Amino acid sequence: MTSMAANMTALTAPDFDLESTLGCGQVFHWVREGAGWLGAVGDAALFLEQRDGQVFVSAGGEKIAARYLALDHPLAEICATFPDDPAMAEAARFCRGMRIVRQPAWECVATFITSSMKQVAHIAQISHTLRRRFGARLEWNGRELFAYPTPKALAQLSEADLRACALGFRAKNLLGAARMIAEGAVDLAKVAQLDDAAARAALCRLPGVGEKVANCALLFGFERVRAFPIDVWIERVLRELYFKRKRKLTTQRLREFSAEYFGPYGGYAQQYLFHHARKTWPRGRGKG
DNA sequence: CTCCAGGTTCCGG
DNA sequence: CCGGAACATGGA
Repeated sequence: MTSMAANMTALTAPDFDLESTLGCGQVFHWVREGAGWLGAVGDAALFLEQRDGQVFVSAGGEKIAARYLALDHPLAEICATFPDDPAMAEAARFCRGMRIVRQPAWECVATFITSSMKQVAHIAQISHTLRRRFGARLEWNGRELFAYPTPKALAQLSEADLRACALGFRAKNLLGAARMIAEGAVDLAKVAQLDDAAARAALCRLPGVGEKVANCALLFGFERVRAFPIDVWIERVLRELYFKRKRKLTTQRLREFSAEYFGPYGGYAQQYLFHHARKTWPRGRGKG
């Protein structure tokens, strides 16, 4: 079957790369379908495909896709703000066209709560299990897919229900977060109105959300393109590329450096460095 | 079998 | 503020 049979429309998408945008580890539930990708944005099922320099989307999803994929981000301007160093330049070249998407806030926060000490493949697996068991059923062209479960849907479950989805110790955190949001103890719509620091503090009130997960949520779910999550990969990158033979280097110092050095689009710089390192560095480099 | 994964939290210096 | 340890699960 060709994708044209599914009634697709083209988007205006210059300087855009779908493959790296969906596959760089900022979002985990998209699955390859034919020559494209099938996934959900909130409760909207979307099929996306890039060929001949154009991006096609299943009919009806044009506006949602354009916003989600951040096709309005001025990528050339963004890259021009990156610090002028060899490592950054190489990552930017490697990630040409990759964009930071605009994920629905809750599923972004929730997904990263389940991400701690998990490989990307596991995070995806957990997302799919949660969606299939507790999310709304969606459909595209005869294919079944699922929306991420709402806070309310998760809040009424037991910790055992979530542990049965291979969440391990993250079950308690996801459940606690879902309940706080379902009860209104934390209001993500209000968080979106706060400045970066206040929004980060508000997110950190949720169980299982610390500095790193909060920054991922801010970057991928709240359009805070300056947020700079520091995970094991980025820590390796920073130590290796910017602090080569520095013996003592506290996490505090790394935070200060990255917040300052990478500028107003630090989140973009971070994701480019992350993706490049993950795809080109041997596993475990820089650990000893 | 051992090691480690897009961390957070708690606890003693 | 800093370093350690516990916390679950599965793939390499």
